[in-house]
Amino acid sequence: MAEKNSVRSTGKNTARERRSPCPVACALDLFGDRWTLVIIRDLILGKTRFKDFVGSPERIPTNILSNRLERLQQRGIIRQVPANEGAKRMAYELTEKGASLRPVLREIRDWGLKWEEGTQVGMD
Amino acid sequence: MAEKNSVRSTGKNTARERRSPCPVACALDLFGDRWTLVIIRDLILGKTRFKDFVGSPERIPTNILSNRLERLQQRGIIRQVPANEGAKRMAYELTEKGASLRPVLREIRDWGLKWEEGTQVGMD
DNA sequence: TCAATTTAGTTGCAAATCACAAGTTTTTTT
DNA sequence: AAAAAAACTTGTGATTTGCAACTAAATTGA
Repeated sequence: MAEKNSVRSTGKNTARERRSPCPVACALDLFGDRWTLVIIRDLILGKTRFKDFVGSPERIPTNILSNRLERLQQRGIIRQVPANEGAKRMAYELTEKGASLRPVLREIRDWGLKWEEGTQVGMD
Repeated sequence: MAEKNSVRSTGKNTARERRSPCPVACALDLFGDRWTLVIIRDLILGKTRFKDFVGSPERIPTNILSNRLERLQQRGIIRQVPANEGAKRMAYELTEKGASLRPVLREIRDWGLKWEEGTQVGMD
């Protein structure tokens, strides 16, 4: 098993196990990696299912996706709900805490659009 | 040598070697890790020297710091200038491109302050 | 119905990165 | 000139990443 008992726990993130009390450092302990905010982006764009995230143009590896979805759930950023009424498959959706990352994503998107040549929104 | 010839190049980031044309994914290829935005935060707070970054409460490892400073320089986020007039030691400062990450940092900070209990600004 | 397909993962493994400690070199201070 | 500080580099083990293959459950459709 590749992802268990890591020093960077996937769980609660209490004040005692943080690098510092800085809100930036603390936020980065949650989403400071190459994939987490890509998933949040997809959720904001309305994607809800495992296959949707896998289908995004960045081609996230499925083990990474599983790992991140679990962490995001444990940290209260997303929750699972039945995909269709009565179905057993689950969909993921943002909690209020997760949805409030929207301004962060907007600023990152705007920065990328302005400074990184050839980037563009949509079309996936 | 630990940091050379990586698949995730420290260099130019052309459209051809990107994961996707998404501005978010592209931005994360630059600062999607646990440390880069901590350094940017320090620069915004007025820190300029290697020792300043090392002295921050998160205790960044010096090899990581070297690696990130080099990447940020190559990507045009920071530049080096003489620390004092006529001195040989260099200080780091944000370029315009780097300074325009300020809104990103502000949103991350605000999100952390609102949602991550026990976080606080300043006092480092 | 029930075989085929889709979905949602898990597992194994090699390569890359991270983090810690220690050592080195250059610059500045005294 | 000697000592201290600053800015890195190197070595090493632990962790994480990314790829490919595999599995099991749910859904579809003939």
